[in-house]
Amino acid sequence: MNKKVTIYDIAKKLDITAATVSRALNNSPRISAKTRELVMNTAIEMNYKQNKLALALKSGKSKTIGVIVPHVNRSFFSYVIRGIEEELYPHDYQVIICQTYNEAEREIKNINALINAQVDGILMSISNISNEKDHIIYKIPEKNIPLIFFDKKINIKGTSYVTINDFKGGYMATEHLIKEGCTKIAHLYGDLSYEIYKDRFEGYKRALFDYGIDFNEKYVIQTISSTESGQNAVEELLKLETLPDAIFSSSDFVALGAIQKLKSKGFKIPEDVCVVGFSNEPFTKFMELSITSVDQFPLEMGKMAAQVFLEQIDNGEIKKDKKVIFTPKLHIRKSSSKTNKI
Amino acid sequence: MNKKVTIYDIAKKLDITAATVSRALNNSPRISAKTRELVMNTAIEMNYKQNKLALALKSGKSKTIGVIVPHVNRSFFSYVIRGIEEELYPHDYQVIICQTYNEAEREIKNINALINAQVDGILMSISNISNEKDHIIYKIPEKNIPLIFFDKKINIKGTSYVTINDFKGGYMATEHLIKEGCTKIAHLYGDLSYEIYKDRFEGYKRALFDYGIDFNEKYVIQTISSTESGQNAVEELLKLETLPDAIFSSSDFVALGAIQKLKSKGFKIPEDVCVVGFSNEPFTKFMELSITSVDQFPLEMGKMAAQVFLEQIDNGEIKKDKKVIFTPKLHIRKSSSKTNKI
DNA sequence: CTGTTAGCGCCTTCAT
DNA sequence: ATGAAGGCGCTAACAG
Repeated sequence: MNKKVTIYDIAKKLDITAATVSRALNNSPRISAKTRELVMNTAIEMNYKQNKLALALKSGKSKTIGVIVPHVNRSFFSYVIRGIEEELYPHDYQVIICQTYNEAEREIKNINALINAQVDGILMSISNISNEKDHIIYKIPEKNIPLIFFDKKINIKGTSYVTINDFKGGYMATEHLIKEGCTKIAHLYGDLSYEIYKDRFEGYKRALFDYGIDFNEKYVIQTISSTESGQNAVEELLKLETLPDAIFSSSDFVALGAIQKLKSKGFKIPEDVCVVGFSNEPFTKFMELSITSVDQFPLEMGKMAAQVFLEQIDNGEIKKDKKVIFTPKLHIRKSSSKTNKI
Repeated sequence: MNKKVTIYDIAKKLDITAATVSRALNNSPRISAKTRELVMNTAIEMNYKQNKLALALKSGKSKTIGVIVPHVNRSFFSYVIRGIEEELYPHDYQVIICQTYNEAEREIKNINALINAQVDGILMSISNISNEKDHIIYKIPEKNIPLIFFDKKINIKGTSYVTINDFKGGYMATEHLIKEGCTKIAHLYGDLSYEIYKDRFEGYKRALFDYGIDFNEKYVIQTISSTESGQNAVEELLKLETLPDAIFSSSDFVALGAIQKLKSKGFKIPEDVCVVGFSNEPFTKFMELSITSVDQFPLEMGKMAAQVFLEQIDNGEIKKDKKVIFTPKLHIRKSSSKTNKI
């Protein structure tokens, strides 16, 4: 029954006081080299571990941050998490990862759990927009806990965000399709209450406009980020009299589903239909028919989000509401390359 | 400057004592219904949140468990995590997820961080076997923290594990290839200091033996779980005089890499070479050339690991060293179906 | 350089 | 039914 070793145990053994032990362990200057060494050695010997809980309670800083994402099992999010960890690693922060599975209730529970756990900050891609103005999320900045959004965000005073320029991403994707000779370009978009999807949609429309192509309402279909949704969307498109010759999807998974369905119906890609996705998930590259996609630089996004957090922790009150916007990059692959061989 | 609300703040406002507030909040029976309601309401009103750190410090239970995996971005692990979360969700446990990225140093740091964070238990797939007998991992059971392995494990007294029968998995995969008519079956294995890879290898050998096929040393190659490694392994195999007509890989990623390389060299799959992977990663199913693979039931594995943890927390001392072994399932797909059309 | 004291927020006896 | 007091493990202020 190995009871936990505390600084009192060390103190007793050495016949000194706990404060001295604490000072020795924390490299305080006000202590003799001899005592320090003695303490250090017995600490190791007794297998002492600092109790972070006590420290956190005392200091009010838990040295822990919470990250909330829909799924960790999504390349985009896992890279963001990796970026966050990389950046926070040297600063000795612990990262608690929470998954919402896109369920509103879980998101609320996660936020509550993180607040209760006294995290020093919350970094999140929001899964569920709520209209209630007394939603728990508004309590985060009120409690003076740094809140930094990445990817899917909402605008709350006192919070920051790190995103890519989604408008530009949508524009680039669409422009590329136009340059490949496509004129009947469908767009499979996500929930437009999220700015990322709205912006991608706007970029799409703007590109059409700039190149003198009429916007066709029948060519745009709402989806959720899954292959099934992409398959269903294509089913819808196939009911039209004039079929589209290209599809720009706001999600790689939807793009994949679309491709699967198109192929199963005997369409050739990219000859009959060009397809472009969004996020640059690894599978887009590894597929036999590689998929053109827009890179969001998730690793950099995560690192930047962590940096913003660190800044805010430092500055106390000053300089909240920081906005960082990366420029996306289009990776052109087989699924949309009619003209050039890839 | 919203300071944190404590039970003392509530107490002061209501002109009662903190102990009473605590009792009210915790549904103690020794309190009047009126006071309870009063406290409850003002708690909500003042936006009180229980400080779990203080609670944890007091009780010695953090209501937090740590999960350590190589990567969260691996379908297998993310499903295990999901299973763990599902199971622990109703019990109000917080899950801290740590990634080792297969680096020994990170693994040690993670374990230390979790111990310091006073987690009530650690569930892990071990990434790095150490020979040092004073490795931090041995300190976990010594400190009486439940330690439950899943997937990659090592045998330490006082710990439990949940795995599949890897021997059987290897056997099933190999037997299937034999029944497809393959006789020159290569095996791409992982680090044999892990039992999972050793067992899969043994299963492979046993199946060969049972069907009267000689084991050929030249047909087995060590790999690490990545597509590159699979490509390299195939490069090696192609140098042989007699090429194998089938490959059983201990990893889906290696299998994928192998397939990529084989195709690029003009081989037809499954006609020229049958390929079987391990883990049943989603991509094995979604690929155009779907890959036969062995399912490890990660969701169930996670749930079971969590259950074992809960049991151990309950029982205090009794009944450690619990072993749970699932039976794997082979999903036969195109990459190995010469005889039947899939 | 080291000891003493107090307090972080909470719960839990022991009284009343 | 409620109040008072102590302690979980640690550090920081104040003494000496």
